[in-house]
Amino acid sequence: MKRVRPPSRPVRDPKLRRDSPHGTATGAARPVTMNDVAAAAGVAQSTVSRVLNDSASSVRVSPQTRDRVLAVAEQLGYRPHPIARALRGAPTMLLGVIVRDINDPFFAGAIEAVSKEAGARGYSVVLGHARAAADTALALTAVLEDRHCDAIVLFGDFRGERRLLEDLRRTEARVVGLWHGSTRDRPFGTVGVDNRAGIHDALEHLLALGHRAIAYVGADSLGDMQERQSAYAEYASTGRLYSPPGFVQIVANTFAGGEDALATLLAEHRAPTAIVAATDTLALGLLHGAYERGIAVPGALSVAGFDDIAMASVSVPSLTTVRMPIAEIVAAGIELGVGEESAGGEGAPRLVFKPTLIVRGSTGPVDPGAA
Amino acid sequence: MKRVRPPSRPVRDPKLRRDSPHGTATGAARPVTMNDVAAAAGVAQSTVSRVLNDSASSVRVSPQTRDRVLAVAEQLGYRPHPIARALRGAPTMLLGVIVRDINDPFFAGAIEAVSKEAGARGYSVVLGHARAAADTALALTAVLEDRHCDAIVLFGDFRGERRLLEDLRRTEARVVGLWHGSTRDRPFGTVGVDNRAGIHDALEHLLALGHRAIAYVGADSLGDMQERQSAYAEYASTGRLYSPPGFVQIVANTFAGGEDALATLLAEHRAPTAIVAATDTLALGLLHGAYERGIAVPGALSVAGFDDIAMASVSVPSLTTVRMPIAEIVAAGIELGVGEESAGGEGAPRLVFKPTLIVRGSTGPVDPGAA
DNA sequence: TTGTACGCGTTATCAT
DNA sequence: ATGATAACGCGTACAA
Repeated sequence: MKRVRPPSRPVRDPKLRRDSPHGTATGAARPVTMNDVAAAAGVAQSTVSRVLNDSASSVRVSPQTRDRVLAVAEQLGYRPHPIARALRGAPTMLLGVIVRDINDPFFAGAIEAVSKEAGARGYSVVLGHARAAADTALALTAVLEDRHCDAIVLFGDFRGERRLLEDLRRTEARVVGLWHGSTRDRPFGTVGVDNRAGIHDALEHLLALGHRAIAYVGADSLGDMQERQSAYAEYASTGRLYSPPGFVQIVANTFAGGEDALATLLAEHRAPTAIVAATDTLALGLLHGAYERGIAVPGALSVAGFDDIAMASVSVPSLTTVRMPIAEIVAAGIELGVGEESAGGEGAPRLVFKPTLIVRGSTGPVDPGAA
Repeated sequence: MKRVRPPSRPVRDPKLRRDSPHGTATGAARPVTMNDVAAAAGVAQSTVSRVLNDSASSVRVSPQTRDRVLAVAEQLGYRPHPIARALRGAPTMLLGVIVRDINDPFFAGAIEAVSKEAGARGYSVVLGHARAAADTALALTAVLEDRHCDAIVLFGDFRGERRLLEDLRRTEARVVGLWHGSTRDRPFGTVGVDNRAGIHDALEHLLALGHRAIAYVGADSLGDMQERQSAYAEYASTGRLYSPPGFVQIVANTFAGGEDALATLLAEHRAPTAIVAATDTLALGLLHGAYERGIAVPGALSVAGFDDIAMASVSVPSLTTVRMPIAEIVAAGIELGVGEESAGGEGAPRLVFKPTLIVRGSTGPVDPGAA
């Protein structure tokens, strides 16, 4: 094997830097590197690195040079370069978040929660938007550059996730799925909510108020939506509900979708006296539709939602809904993603949190006059 | 100067990589580098680089090796490493977004817009949350690692921005301010909305409906809020409005803030027949408060908002409000941040977009019975 | 105690 | 047409 010969002469970079850093530099100058600090302090760059990363490691650097380096670094305004550190294998402190539908008010709240929790851990959030329209083949890199991120959190499951899951499997980042339902076929850890319990709570509440003709309005989606729908279907099959086929309306998870569903339900031979919506977005659409049609809520129609988005407490009337411990769910997800204990060994964890029914003004006793 | 001697013996990295990449690798293996491709293709790594970056440059590579390298890269599943590229000076394709208050529903919509527009340009969005509580000294690095980002967009102006602006001045990333009002003291380009025109449109609308006792509910914030408030104050000073001092309520920009303001206004000697709110968030709080008190809207009280958030069209009643061209504003901001033409030379640009009044159900003629 | 050298994965500039 | 090599900024094993 031929040995590589050393350079016959010192090769100097021909393109000079525009500005040599000077202490009182104002304006945008070339960023100060460890080399600059080393040169100014009269030490080697490695010494600067040692001083600046003295975190409880060896105190094997003399106090004098130590102080000098620190002073120079301070004066020059040195800041470590995260890109260079990342290239060396350090964490980027970037948490990728892929949101199914960023239009969804619920996910807006979840983004807020993840931003706060990530910030508390020193992480920034990189937002990737998997628009629902991309139901064909959703490439990960089209959504998010995964190699920037230490971990990736999925908010909701996706229509075209076949391709996405494939790509995700190849990524180095740890992957966590939030609000992916209770499906066990995920190759990564998930954190979710007990959808069945939430729907049961809402239905029991309405039953206790005297309702029997209770309809369900859901969205055509995966995981959570299907679980909520089947939870309703279970109840309907017990006979405690009056629930003809038309009482299950599947629409787009938007305000307009809720209004559409209401229109259809009102056309039923016998209209429901109460509606359980799979999301607050749908429920708010129902409330608006009822208002437009002059239907009193909760006088003539009771409406219950799911999610307890911020708007639920201030709608007219305020919305009875199922609250999830969003902050806890998000915190658990982030812990799975960037926490200390690796999820090695045992299968991917499945965390399920319990929801709570929040009774507000949109549900009330069945109207005797309408019976 | 003493010449650096070449290493007397080839120094090999003692820590072996856990896995040598093989073509059909499944699971998470070591990422494939250009070196791997080069070795597998029997060429130099620099050749691989040339082939993979052939973008309209020199076709000085033979078609045969070219095809071979491409085939090997494809087979090995090579993907360029963005961190390494960034270290070489390539753009990170990361757009930093610092949001004043992520709880604000308006900014939730703006984040949606920026995510879409950034995605269309191939950029991902890094979210930094400048919680409003940090009114002391807000360090940039505590919010966002700016050296990851090619540009930084500020959503709204901040309480403790003194420190932040200082840090921002030192960053290499281009900085753009969105919704910073029309203040001319920003050291960076800004894109905003004509707040005065918006308030004037709303007030003219209410005046045309016969209202004269029109109150203003705003938030204690900077730029935009102050402009909206002073636009109202101008109108009040003309005498066309009945506007005693108590008719200007400054509260927190939350639903609860709106409810508080309503309570105060109702305690006035002569209550207003209409209210202009500085944000839809406040307006929705007003609507809810009115509902709770049994005040008919718009029968006994008209309410107009500002922003046209998604909820505005589905509230009860739907909200008359001032719509901003959010998508255009965000697009202009991103263009300023990562667009081709540098903003060099002339002073930082100040773009101001015109808003549009959207008349919905929350405003109506003044109630003759209440006069 | 401190300095030298290497490599992380690229791109660009030399050489051949 | 292609290989060798120097950075980019940092952390670290090794030598002095």
